[in-house]
Amino acid sequence: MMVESASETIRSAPSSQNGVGSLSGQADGGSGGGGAGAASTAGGGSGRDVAAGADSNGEMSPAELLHFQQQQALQVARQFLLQQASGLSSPGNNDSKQSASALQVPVSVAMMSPQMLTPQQMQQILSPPQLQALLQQQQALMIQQLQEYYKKQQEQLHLQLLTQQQAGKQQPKEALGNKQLAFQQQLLQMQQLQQQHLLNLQRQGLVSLQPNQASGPLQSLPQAAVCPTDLPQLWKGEGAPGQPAEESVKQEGLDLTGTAATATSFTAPPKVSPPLSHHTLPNGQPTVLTPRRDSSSHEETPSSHPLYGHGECKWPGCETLCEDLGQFIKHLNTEHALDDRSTAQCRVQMQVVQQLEIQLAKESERLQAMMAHLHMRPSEPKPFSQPLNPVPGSSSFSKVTVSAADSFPDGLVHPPTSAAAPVTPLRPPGLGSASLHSGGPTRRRSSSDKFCSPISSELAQNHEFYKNADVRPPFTYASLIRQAILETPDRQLTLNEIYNWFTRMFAYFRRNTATWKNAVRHNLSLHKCFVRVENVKGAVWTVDEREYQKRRPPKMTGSPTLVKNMISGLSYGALNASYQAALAESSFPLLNSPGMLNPGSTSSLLPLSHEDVGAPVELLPSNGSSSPPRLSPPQYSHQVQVKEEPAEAEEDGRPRPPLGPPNPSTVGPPEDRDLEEELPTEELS
DNA sequence: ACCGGGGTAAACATCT
DNA sequence: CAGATGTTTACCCCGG
Repeated sequence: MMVESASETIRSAPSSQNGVGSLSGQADGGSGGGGAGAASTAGGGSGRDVAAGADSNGEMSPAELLHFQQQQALQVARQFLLQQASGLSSPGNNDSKQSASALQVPVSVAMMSPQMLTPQQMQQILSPPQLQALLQQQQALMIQQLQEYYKKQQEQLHLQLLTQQQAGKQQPKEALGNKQLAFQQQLLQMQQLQQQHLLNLQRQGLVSLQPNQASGPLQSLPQAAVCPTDLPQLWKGEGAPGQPAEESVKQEGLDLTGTAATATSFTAPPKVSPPLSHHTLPNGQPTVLTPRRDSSSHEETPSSHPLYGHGECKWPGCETLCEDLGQFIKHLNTEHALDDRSTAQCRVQMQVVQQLEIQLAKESERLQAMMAHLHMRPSEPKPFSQPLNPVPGSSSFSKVTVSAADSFPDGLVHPPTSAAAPVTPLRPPGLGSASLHSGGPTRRRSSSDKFCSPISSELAQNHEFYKNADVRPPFTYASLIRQAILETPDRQLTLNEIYNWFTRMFAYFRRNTATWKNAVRHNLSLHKCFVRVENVKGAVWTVDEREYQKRRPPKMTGSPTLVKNMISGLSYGALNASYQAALAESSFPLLNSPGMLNPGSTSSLLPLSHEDVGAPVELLPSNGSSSPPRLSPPQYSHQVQVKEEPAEAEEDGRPRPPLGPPNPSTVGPPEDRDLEEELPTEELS
């Protein structure tokens, strides 16, 4: 106890580094700083750790490498998104946001995690005109950012391509040809993607893109709302004092446009701005006029090379220090030559881009929905109650969207399709549909912890994403553990198996093992919902659904308003999930993803989502009073014993105590009944 | 300001 | 004895 004082410092550090689940938590970004090391290796923060790991290993399997790259890329991406938020919200930075200043916080908040701000709250905070402005701002920003990002990615790819071409001279031509081709295809793909996205936006009325303005759709955007100066902020993180740089813009002469004639537009000078790696620089160029520049601005290096900055190689996962550009080039040619690895890395990068793009689309969609809900937007009352379920993968998603729309009292509907429709096709099968939805659920992260997160559904949807991205899942340890346990046929796992599940399902948990394992154990012991059962082969952990349910409600039960908010706002994801599950249970394309396939998982997943969602909702009516959550027995016992073998059967439901351990859950058979009954129906249907 | 939930750290006890 | 597994306590942070 007292000892604490000493460890205090240590403790504080980790907390920041954890970047924890909620977006808000991560916002602090690199902070970890000093103490980062405290807990364990890797900090959550910078890619440093990752890189370090890679370096030290010298030889890693391709898979690992890929993983590293991906992690890094994702981190970067994440940072990018976060920066958006911080940039917007940071009071210090903006100046030019005329009246906007007041809006900034809300904007960022809304963008990053809508759940943090319920529609009601928004309404309270903002006046209609403000909302309007907000909307515009956001749209403009999103678009700009999206484009910027695209551009960067293109540059990067292009650059790599060029570099490799160079290097390639020394290599066999045949191989080279193919690879280049692959690269080009990637480029093209990306361009198409962005084009598509722009089209979507356009369709949504977000962008008034004119054919000719290709060079700068950005300009055509509602710039009014957004000042050029905003951009720099977006890109610069904490901001260091400006750096000169950016002159070199376009030096490379990459002409993405050339290749991408079709696409969009980014004629613009390809400036240099590689991956938005760690906090970038800030160059405070107030004068900057074009968004583009801004982006470039954040990359300081004068001599610049998109992949070179801060004296180090910016190739994903590399970070090798290079004295000067020359050395860097050399390094680039040697270390990042055209080979499978590089190609794979590029691919990863592509995915990152896609993810971001999706995320962006989702956010904008959500915004629209929010606006629509608030009547802020005249929105086209297109009756789109008709579920479009063309694509298997998207079907579930579309349903979600639809239901969301439906849920809006006013009946206003937003163009949900925007994101979903167009993007979907592009996505890679496996990852695609799944991550696609990520947008929805993902956002919910912060809230998901609080309210019952439809973890199963979200997990199902983003399974691939979490599996490969070093992103902390937005679920609590308890919910994850439960998920892990419920996913198994017999609903029980040993500690070690739980660990394995974590590492298998989440890239994030492949690091800092000591930390999260401790957390897992801590949670297992702490929560009554986890019951330890002695087994032949040792002890296994099971979940007591009743107990689990008990602990969630509290939050919801609280105030009616809260609940309401949830429904209107949150329902977006949560409720939808339930609808989705209910409606499309049978078809859960998402489950196709490799990882989730086991029979058990499927069964549990559906139910779970129900439950997660269901619990809260139901509570509303049932227990108006706040306190005892337990009063309201969650009807959905999702997990329900999916057919377990009688022998051990006890799992969750009632008969849990197989081997003798006392089952705390003795609570009541009657309840169990409910649970059971519900389940079967669902499943069977 | 208070409270509760979640995360992390760490000490300690047991078991293997 | 070391390491894995459990339990418990303390503290921090965040949001209501």
